[in-house]
Amino acid sequence: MIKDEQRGPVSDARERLVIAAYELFSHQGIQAVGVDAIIERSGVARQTMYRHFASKQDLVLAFLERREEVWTRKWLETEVVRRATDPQERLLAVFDVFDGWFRTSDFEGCSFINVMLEHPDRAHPVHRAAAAYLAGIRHFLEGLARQAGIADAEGFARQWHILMKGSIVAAGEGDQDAALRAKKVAAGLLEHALAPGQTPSVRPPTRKPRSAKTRAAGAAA
Amino acid sequence: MIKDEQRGPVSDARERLVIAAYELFSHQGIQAVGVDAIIERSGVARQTMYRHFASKQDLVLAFLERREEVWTRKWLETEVVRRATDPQERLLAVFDVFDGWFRTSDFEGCSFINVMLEHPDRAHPVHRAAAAYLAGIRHFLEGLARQAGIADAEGFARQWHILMKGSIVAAGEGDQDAALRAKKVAAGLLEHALAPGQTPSVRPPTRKPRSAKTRAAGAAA
DNA sequence: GGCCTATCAGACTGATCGTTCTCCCTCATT
DNA sequence: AATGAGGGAGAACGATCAGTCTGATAGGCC
Repeated sequence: MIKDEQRGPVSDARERLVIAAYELFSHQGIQAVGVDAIIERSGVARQTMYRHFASKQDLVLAFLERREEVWTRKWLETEVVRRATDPQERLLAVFDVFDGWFRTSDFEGCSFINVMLEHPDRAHPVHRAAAAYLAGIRHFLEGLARQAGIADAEGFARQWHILMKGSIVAAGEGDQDAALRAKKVAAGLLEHALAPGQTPSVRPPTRKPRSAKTRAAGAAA
Repeated sequence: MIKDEQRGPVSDARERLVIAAYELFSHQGIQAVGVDAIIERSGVARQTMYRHFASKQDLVLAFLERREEVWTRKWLETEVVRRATDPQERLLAVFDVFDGWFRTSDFEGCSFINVMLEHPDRAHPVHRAAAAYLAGIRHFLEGLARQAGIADAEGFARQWHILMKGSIVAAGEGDQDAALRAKKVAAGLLEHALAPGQTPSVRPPTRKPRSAKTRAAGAAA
């Protein structure tokens, strides 16, 4: 019965389970969704589910993995890369993509944030997985920052990610313009990170620190 | 028995219930805490709890109310006001207060964010209450922004709040330096909002140079 | 004293939780 | 024809959930 699709050796039942889990978990959270709801929506037998996933937690981990494939890779990163070619513009495009997302009627928020906050215990496998997928998003940002010639790419990516996460929470509150607000802040941050100006920890990538004047002049703040 | 009704101790049992709910809900979330746990920790009889709170949801609403009293008012706002007198410095002091918070061993995150994301339904009373308390924090920021002479105080407060919420989520991921990272971005935002520079919508109307020199020298670190 | 009210202690409800178990059906391979 | 694996349907497990009901105790007030 496992005729499956060409190279995806996934059984039909398993795929239906993951799809059902995705739709339910992403919109309602983990604790609010029982296995009965997943079984009903997937149309799969109870025992079949436990043949593919040893526990509900295993299904949650599979959901997070799918979320990264679908949301992070196939949607966010693909859309950002498609909208611009310049790394700086790609960084800013993140908030344009978010803007459309925030205005969808069934806005579900970031599952990695939701699930991570739902499992506060830092040692919990689900918390660790969600945090790891968030770090994956950060690494994408870090790559763009490095391409843009930003010196402290990691620190910059963490700041950029803070703006992204903050805007997502604001959107959850109901502020549909949260992405535009965050984008304005981000634009200032980007400009500041690329300019040889005020903060001494940030400097232009391929420039000799020869002109100490300009740095000293802007450092006083 | 209820001699109170004027000021403090409403009821000893009720107070113990709210305290127990505060400690459990703030660290573990709503769904993860059953009424049995609250009853056990408070040392109150089951029926006594249902005499003071008609349902668990009522207890959750009481918890959120207490959270605003204790966390927002008595801690965050008080600490911010205590650390600086200049409105600009007070805005930045938010992140200094957060910095200490993020480094506590039992960091519990923002209950308003946690609870709001745990109840995605925007019509749910608990979601609405949590969002309302978040708006309360924003109004505090808006007041400071207005005192600082920022033209679009509301938009500025929303941007500031995005940075705060983003840093809280980052701290939940384990980044203990999240407050410092957000503060740097915030400093740039504040500078930009006060300067008559690029954005024409921003202007410094009623600037109050209350010995800003001596303070600005030691504050920006 | 009697009355009222708050509290305590604990059994109990019906529903739901995640999980296990049993039985039957289908179908490709032997 | 026999085999075995994958799946479907559903009962049943023990635990926990939020919430109800009963009965006893204690103290303030008339």
